[in-house]
Amino acid sequence: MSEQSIKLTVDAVVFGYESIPKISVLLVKRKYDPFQGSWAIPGGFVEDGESLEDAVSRELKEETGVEIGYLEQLYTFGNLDRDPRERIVSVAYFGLVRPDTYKISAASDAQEVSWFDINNLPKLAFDHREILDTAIKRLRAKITYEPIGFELLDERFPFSDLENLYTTLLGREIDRRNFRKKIMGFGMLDELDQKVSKGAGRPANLFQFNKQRYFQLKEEGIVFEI
Amino acid sequence: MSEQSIKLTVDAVVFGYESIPKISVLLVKRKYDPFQGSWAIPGGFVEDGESLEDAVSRELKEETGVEIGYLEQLYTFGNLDRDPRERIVSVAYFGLVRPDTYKISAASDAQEVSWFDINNLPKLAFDHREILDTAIKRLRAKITYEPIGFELLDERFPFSDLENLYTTLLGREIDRRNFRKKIMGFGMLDELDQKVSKGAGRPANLFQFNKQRYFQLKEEGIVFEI
DNA sequence: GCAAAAGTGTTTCCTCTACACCCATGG
DNA sequence: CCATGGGTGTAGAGGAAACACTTTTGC
Repeated sequence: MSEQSIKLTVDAVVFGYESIPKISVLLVKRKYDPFQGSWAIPGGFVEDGESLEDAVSRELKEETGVEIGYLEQLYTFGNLDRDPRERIVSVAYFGLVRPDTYKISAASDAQEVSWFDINNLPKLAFDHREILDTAIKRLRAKITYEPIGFELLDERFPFSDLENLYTTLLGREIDRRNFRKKIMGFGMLDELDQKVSKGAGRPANLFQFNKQRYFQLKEEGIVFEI
Repeated sequence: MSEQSIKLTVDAVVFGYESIPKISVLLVKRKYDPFQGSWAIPGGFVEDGESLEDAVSRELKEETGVEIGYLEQLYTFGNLDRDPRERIVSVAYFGLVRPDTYKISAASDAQEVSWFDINNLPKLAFDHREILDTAIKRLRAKITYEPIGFELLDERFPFSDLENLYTTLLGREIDRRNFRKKIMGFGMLDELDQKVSKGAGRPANLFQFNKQRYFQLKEEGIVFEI
């Protein structure tokens, strides 16, 4: 059991959604070497007295100003050569934020912060492209069996937002009627007595995800599945 | 960016299957403090110059003599108080071995090695119970959407072995005819011209998982699903 | 009144499920 | 010949997929 000199970092792949529609990811431009000036996933060293989750939240807040809504562990990357200087193992997380949390501001080790469309990414530092690809794969898979899509929408949203989100993420057309039937069939969306107009066309009713009801249904054995 | 004194370990939850039938997990009895004499998941410190996967394989070999067939990363456990002495973050893996790899032998930091039925576990050291529970959950979930069950069976096996494995893992009866229809429908099992007799009853035909064919089918978009 | 988006039911198809009897061998 | 486990087909139900027109608003 010799002395170890492996360092531990956390990184956070944070996704957002705009009804352009596009899925975007939060990146920071590195202020220091290595990869100075490159875009990278926000993250940093874990401090001795903090949990991994605390470290992720802290780094995110420090570097981007974003406070995360949904966060889960993604994968741990530990290749020998992933950092050119020294041995660094990184625990990557993946997070989702609502559009109204889009107040980003660079600070700390970051020179600049920005959202990038996941279909139009810059070259990334370290093995961050691999991390990001892993996260995208996970996101695409996960929205089909857990209702995490709502974490990307406003608290109250027109049904078409949800539909567009799924169309964008799954990369294929969805039958509007069947989709609505299926989602409403789960009984975890509350239809509100509010309408919203998007400029043109008939105003849409607003919906709200009822998380409590979802957990209740889950206990009863109902399985979310798209 | 202050100096870190977090240590990194890897742990391996290794499952086996006997046609008793039961699912068993490989545990070691600890030779040293803390938790001396307690049963624990095999694992240990990652060395500076080795990858996480290499570390797991090495530790497993050293402590139990087992060479792993299937291995995947499970989750990284980083709670502040998971080790009473110091801050240790552990990357847990989960592995499957075939019955014929059941030659276990204690060595290194282990006093003793043994297989335990997952329904009859001893008290475990550290947070290993939590790690094990996470692994069991993953195993149960994963056999329903990826053909990893074969990694627990002999290279050639009678169909009833597969059926029993699924019955045991899913904890419910399976219709024999429907199950066979579904599995054979995927076209990734080769039926051999060999029969095996289990003492009583009609001898069973042997089958073999065709991994190459599976990857081919996967590329074509066929989805394994039980 | 027209352009734009929202809302809504029915039929068809196919997959999942339920279900029971004969077969091959060992003792 | 009997006990034991292996092997097989079909019918009915239920969920998934296909499909188009009406409604409400802004301009």
